[in-house]
Amino acid sequence: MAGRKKSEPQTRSGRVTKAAPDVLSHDVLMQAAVRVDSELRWRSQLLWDDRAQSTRGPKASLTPDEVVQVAMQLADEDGLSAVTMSAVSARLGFTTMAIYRYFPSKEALLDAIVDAGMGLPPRAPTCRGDWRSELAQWARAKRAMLCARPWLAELPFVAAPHGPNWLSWLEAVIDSLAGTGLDSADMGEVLSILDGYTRGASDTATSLARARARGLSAAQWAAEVGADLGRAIGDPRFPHFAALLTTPSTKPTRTMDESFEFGLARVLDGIERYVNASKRA
Amino acid sequence: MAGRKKSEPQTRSGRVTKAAPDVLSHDVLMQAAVRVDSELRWRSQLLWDDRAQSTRGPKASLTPDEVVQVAMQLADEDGLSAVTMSAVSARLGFTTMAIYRYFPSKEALLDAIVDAGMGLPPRAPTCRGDWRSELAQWARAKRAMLCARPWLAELPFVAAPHGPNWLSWLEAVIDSLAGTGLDSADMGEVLSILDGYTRGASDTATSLARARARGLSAAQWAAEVGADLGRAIGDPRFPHFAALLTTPSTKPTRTMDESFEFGLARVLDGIERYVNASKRA
DNA sequence: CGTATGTGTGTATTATATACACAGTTCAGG
DNA sequence: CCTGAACTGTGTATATAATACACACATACG
Repeated sequence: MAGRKKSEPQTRSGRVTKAAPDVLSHDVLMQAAVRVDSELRWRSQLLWDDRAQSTRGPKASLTPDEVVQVAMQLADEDGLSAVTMSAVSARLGFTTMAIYRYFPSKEALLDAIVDAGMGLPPRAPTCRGDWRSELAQWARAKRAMLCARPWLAELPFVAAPHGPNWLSWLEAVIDSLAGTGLDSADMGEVLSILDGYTRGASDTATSLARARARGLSAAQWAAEVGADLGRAIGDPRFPHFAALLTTPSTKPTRTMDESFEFGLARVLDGIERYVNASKRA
Repeated sequence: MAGRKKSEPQTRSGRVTKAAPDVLSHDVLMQAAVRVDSELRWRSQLLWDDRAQSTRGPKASLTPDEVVQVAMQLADEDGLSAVTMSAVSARLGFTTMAIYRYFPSKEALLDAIVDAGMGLPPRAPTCRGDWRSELAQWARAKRAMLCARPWLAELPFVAAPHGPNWLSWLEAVIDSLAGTGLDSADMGEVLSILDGYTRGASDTATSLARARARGLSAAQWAAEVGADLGRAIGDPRFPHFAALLTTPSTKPTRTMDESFEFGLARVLDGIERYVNASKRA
């Protein structure tokens, strides 16, 4: 996040990087996944290695995990912006620089708390249901997780390095997806639809949490968002939107949870239709 | 983004803020929209006011818009992190503090470039199609916009203050949505499904852009993401995921654009089913 | 004309990340 | 047992931002 932009597109390993197109197919991605594993060490290394420390020197007073726990605690309490190297170290009773013995940079620490924050998906119950209800449960669980840790969505890193917990969530959907009998490529697509919907649908909660981190109450947040939307009313540029705001619904109001369920049902409907069509083919 | 957390939940206007539940219904939100408009001045004010400046003093050398343009230019070139108050002012040929005459804080400036960056949705063609193809076009346009300006998704502010351009995008969908004959509440839901999918589906592009900003080529990015995913292979915790990665698809590979279309079709299928059911009822 | 109202500048402060050198620790091996 | 390599936490220094504040100057209204 800090300053480390433009290091000239240098090719690691000397090979010439042929200008790849900006839009890559999933296929290219997956091949890279299979192939590149042995290249240099990346930032995400930390997430996977149980760095077997040599038995030399003084034993460390902390473990990476303790650091992560404290950092997460700070994020939970006061939002992502409360996670500073000095805040973390202070709470641990060490100097700022001590943290750097465990994580080479703040970014690496953030990567770690992202993965830790996601936790593991709820255990697949021994009794398996149909794929549809399993996917629905997964989506609910993921939403619950995101709502509980809204700072997860706060960082742009969400799409970056994937740790074991992250993969566990993927593993869980794919497991359920097996019941659909879809082709592997299609599974990938379905996964991204469902995950996309789930994350998108958690945005409101995230927005609220962000406002909360700014010191606003829920009511104030509603007022703020409302004020923005409210400007549409009377503005000739937004007739339909204004109408939407002012027209009372004929139906009973949905809670946010109900809204999520509604959308989820639509999304799954769409998927189901494709699954059925595939089976027939 | 900087430090302005915990200002004790003070009630503005003196009224007591009754502890509202964290989960608000869309309805509550909309009522707030209608009501609160006349409260105090918010950050988003800037996005709406053509602050009629008093004719006193020296005339300003710049306009807020010029500042926004330059800031956006910087973001386009080198990512969001390149947008610093000093970079913006330098490019304009002024001192850092000069910017503060136009925007009270960096945050306000970012709000402004978000709205500016979104631009207006493509004009609705005079000839209207069916709602489904109109929604699809909207989604494509939005995705194109997000891919062109990946830094938009980089900031947590994306869900925050909504300016005129933002509302214009909403207006456009809702206009198309009219063709469905849905209830206003349902329209809101459908909107959020579609928008959620679109934004989620643009994430990969965003991720790439972010890596690019870090100085990575597309190939390096694929390698990095690939390396993360590749760890699943052979790891006993992720059997299904590993299988997904290694199993070649029986179908011709989809490009990312095709993937988007595929997902979009599923989502619209789900919506369509509901629309049809509603009509029948 | 003079003063309230604005404008851009310069300088100082604060928060953060992080580089670097150091002093103390501990164990492996002679 | 002793020595030094490998490692630990600390202290200090630097760089980058954001932004508060006071100032010198500009301008048009009264």
